[in-house]
Amino acid sequence: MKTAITPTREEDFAQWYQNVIKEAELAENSPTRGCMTIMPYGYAIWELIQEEMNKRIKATDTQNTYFPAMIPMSFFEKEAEHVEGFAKESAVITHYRLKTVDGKMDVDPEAKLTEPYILRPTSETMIGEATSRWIQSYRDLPMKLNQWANVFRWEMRTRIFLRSAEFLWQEGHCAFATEHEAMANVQQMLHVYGDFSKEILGVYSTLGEKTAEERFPGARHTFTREVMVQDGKALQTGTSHDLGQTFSKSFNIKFQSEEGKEEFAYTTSWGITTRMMGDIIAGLADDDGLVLPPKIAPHQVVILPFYRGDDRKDEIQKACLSLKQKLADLGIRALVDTTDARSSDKMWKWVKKGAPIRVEIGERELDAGSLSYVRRDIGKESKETLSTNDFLGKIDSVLEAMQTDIYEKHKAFTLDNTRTAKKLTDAEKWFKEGFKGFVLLPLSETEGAAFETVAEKYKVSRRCMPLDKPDHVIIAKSY
RNA sequence: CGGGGAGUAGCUCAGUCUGGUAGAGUGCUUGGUUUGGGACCAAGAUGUCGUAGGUUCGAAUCCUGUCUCCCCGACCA
Repeated sequence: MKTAITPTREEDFAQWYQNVIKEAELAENSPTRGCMTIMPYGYAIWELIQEEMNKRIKATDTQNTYFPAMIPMSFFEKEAEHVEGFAKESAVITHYRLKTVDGKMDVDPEAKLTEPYILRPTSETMIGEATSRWIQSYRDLPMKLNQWANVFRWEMRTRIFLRSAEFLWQEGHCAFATEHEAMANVQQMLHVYGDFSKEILGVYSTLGEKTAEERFPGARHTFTREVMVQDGKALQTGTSHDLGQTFSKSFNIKFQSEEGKEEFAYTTSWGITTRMMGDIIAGLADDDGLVLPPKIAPHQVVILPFYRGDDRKDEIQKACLSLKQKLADLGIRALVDTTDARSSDKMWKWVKKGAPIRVEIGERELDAGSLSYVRRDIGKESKETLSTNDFLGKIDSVLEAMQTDIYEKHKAFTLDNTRTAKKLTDAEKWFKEGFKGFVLLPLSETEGAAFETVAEKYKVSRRCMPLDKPDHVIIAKSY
């Protein structure tokens, strides 16, 4: 069978992944090393993610802010573990002027900054400095801030959406009076991510805690949302950190308690990134391209007018536009593709772009007052012809069903490719046999040199200790 | 950042070994026939051969530097 994307997932997953992105016009590599240009269709998906996530963040009484992208280098020096974590991938701004020499641009050596700036890899330091001034009393707590921003990490090896030198994210930074409240916030936000994944992204994820070696630099506990993509590798998209008093001590985030005592606050940070686009692509797309869950589809219903010649073109287009309006009245994002292309070309275009529902209206439907529609996740077998009114009556439930079916399918895939091992030797045997997926291994089996040898040999690492199985560790390859 | 591969028309790529002045398929434009899971015919447009330098009468081709991408590692959301 011919697929819209070549090679297929089976043939070459990495190449398939890139072609899906290209064919769906989500993003492209930019001339700037390691950075991507997010194209209109890709950004529209990100905006839907943002919109819904922003709502959920605000529902936790967190306020949005904006801090500078450039961080004074000295800020990083204040937290030893943190610097070490990011030092190797920092982009540094050292000059503030260019000059032209022999027709060529170069930095002006005269214009060297006395203190260089780091392009933020994350904003704990910047926000820590500010909140140390903003927080005086226990009455100022909790202070729950968030920002939507770009961050920079000079990655050695980049992959579009999965790892790029610049990416977009949301970073929440909160301060609390007690350890208990901070921990509750960390847990709450992790579940905000988990629920979002299930309800909006249509992606099954495992929530868990990172082992010590995988923790965020400076954190006491790091919680994560791990997603299995279709080559069996793990994608970490969404983290929530308990920073304890690490940053409050480095940045002097102090408050006076009810008893009049001066105390250090407990801080947290949590974030999701444009890597979530990778969840959708690598996790849900198929050999015909993107498959979008309705809730993050820029166009939930794409209406294609089919006509022979120009005879009834206007009539058919009118019917399409009227349907679009009726869908809009129901709160459904619909698009009529009136572009002057062959119907089959338009059809494949929207298959590759993952539009959830494709509606076709041609002469047959026009005369019958009906329409035909196809679900992207099922394909042409799902094609159904029914009256426009019947369609309008059931479209909500069709989209709802599709949203959950996509999630259930991904969940089944993840569980089918997850095994539980009693002993490290079982895991080793499976990896040796070429097993691709998650192995749940008892925590005790991951301690010691034998584990490191296996991890090294099969390029697997500790992903997390699942919340519902805290005495086990998920072992897998990861991006 | 180490090892490997690649950069030639919008896209996929041939041409490079053996130097002689730019090709195919597809897409695009125009006209016509078509049209419900990837149509066909005809005509047409398209290139600083990634980039900078060097060798040469002459460079896509040889040499050097450099940038970017892909794959496998090490590092990471």
